[in-house]
Amino acid sequence: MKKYNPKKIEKKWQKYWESHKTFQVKEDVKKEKFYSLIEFPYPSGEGLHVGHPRPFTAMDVISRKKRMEGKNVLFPIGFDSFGLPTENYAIKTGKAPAEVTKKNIANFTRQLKMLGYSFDWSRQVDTSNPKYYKWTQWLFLQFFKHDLAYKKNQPINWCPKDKIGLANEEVVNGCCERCGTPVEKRNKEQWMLAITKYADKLLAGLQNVDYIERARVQQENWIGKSEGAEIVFPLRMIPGQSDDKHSVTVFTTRPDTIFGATFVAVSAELAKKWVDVGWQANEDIKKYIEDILAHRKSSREEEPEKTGVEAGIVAINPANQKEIPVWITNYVLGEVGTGAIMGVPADDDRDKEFAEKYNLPIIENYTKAGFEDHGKRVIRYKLRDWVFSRQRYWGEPIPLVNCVPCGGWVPLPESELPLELPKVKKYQPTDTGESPLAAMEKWVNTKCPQCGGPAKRETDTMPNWAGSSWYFLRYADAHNDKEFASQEKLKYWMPVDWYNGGMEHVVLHLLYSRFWNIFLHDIGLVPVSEPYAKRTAHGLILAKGGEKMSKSKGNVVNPDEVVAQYGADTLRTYIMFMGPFDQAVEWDDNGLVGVKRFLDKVWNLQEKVVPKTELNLKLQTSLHQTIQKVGEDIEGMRFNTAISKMMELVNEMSKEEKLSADYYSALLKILSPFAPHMTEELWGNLGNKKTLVYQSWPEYNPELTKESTLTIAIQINGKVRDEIMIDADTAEDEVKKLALASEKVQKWLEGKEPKKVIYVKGKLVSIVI
RNA sequence: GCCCAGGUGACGAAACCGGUAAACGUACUUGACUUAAAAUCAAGCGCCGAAAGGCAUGCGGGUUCGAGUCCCGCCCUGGGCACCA
Repeated sequence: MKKYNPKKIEKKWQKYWESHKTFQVKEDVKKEKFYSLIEFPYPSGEGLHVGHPRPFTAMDVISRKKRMEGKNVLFPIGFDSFGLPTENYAIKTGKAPAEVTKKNIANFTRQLKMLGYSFDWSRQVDTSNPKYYKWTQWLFLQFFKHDLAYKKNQPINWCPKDKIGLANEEVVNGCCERCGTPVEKRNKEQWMLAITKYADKLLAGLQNVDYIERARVQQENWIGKSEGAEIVFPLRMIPGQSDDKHSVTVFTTRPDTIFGATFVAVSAELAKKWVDVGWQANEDIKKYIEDILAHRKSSREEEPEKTGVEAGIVAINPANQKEIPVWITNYVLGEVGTGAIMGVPADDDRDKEFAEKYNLPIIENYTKAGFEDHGKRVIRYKLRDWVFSRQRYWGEPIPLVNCVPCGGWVPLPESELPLELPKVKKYQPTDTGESPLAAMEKWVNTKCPQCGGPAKRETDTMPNWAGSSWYFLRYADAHNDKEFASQEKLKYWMPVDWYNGGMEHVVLHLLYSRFWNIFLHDIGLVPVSEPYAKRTAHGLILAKGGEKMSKSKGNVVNPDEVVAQYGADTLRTYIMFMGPFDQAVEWDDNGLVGVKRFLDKVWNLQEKVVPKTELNLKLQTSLHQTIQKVGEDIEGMRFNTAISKMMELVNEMSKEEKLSADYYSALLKILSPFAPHMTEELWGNLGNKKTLVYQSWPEYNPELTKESTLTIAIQINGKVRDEIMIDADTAEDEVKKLALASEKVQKWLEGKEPKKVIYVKGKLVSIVI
């Protein structure tokens, strides 16, 4: 027998699968489809690190099992290749991003093939390829034509380091999500996608899909629906003078507390508006307003102490006509709700803190009101429209031109798509906030496709979220140059049956791509409303010491090295064995050893294989238990326990002199999703001519998973004192009798009668003294 | 502050409905094989104790014949949201 040599075997089978097109799928209405999806990687210059294979291997295991269960499995791969790191690299080195991307994709492809993933490579997509982004542009124009894309001058989040505008979703604690630099507010014209118009659909759709709860909750929080009332408080701008012109509208989720309101608090932003339309505030108040507004812009890290000034305005509580003062405060925010609240110190901690500081009255006991009487019921969302333009080079050009005679923005006709990125000399973005494309006069100045007159191109590009917002649709029909994907193929493959990805993409990518899909469904271009039937998430693989792996810390484990030393099958199986799939785990080189030993044992077992052995009842039970557990555990993503059960089985098999070929075959089948190369080789060694990939998944017999002899523990007052062996079908009375007869039990009883004897079937006897 | 995970040997972890806590793997100890090492195989491996036995799943209570698992009150770690009215 040859020694297990992963290097040779793995290359051999990778070639076999490629030349036999083993994993290429075609639409086949006679077969039930299964669409499994991973988040396609960004092809960075560093290549794969050992964290990537966790989700990839998991979905590969699932895909391989589904194939063996007879499903027509689509398991595609592609590259999300637009993005800042490549552009920054281009700025540093002067190399064209398209060339760098090509090189990086080649390296990623090599590494992914090295790991033996069962991707259908024929459907590979690349978001920075004009053949792909032609359709990203085309889809953007659908938003534009349905008035869901609009340009707006507004303060945006500006990262001074990356020199780029950010979507709200990309700002974390007031800092750039990517580089951690505090963001500034800048006024800029930006393309926006009106995702807020889909807030209710995005929220409602979550009820019809099977998402891991953390993901669902995070999406719900982000959409942030709150139901409440808008209540109008009439104002007297000058106390004592009647005034029927002025009022302030407050938003509250607790309109029932209106009788407890002792003041009205307004934001500095709203107060500023009042000043702008002629409110005669004194200088101190004006200065206070300016101070708050200036301070808001700069720091956001800590919650400042609550401050306020009395405005000298009286508000009238519409519920009881009581006069209460109006305060201008820093703890009410202009962009939230109506920018004004009613202060109810008895029911709101923040109002209470404020009232105590400024000695405002607190009404402890008051009648809770009915809400219909005092306000208009409204529903608010935290969700804001999506800032969809970036002032950078390496992204999809926005296919619009500005034509003054035609009255503004004119879309390019489909025949002019793709609007390709021109080659530029300098990739450096500018401090003025314009993309490098703006400097290319030849490209910028063009003809209006509508009137033929001179017009200017949009020079901003799309955010890196654009391409990933619909890639799962393209996989259904990756090479179609007439449509983004044919209806027929979308109907066959959609929705994605199982999508696994990182928690970090749950608010951004998942929300955006659901938005695109729901919109496309609404206009009749996609057959299903929700793109993903099921969404799971993996935990991170951390470096030793619990830190994230990063190039700068020098703690990145490269899969190339692991594969060179142990082979891909060992790496795959170890990554699945490390710990619970949804939790973070620390990488440990030592752990690879145990898995390698396990695979060696499986390899060595082939020596013991004979066509048929006598029935070995114990081994039969173990085999059926293992088949059951591995199948169930894969479905539940409990890969670690699936593997440990197979280890137990293999340990048992290793103790036998001879091993029946059908037992060994069953083992190879259930192990094959984890260690596909080695099991293919062993399967061939058994004399089989066809690939293991499409062999049927073994079935277990529930009757045969039951043990014939059981060990029963005997507890006395809750403590285990003895155990007895019984036949599985022993009657309850008999078991109790046997238990009481035990020598140790007799000793503990000291001749007394037990108060109570409880038998838990197949587990234990509990005796109470 | 609110929401969601989680806390178990030296380490990664199991224990699915309340039923023998620590399966599986690593590390370690001893032995076999070997001139030797590696590899492999065998035995051991929570803590205290000579043993009988006692103590053990972050801490303190409770329910139960029986609690890692359920209930009450805390502490710690990770993630999300956050003056959101």
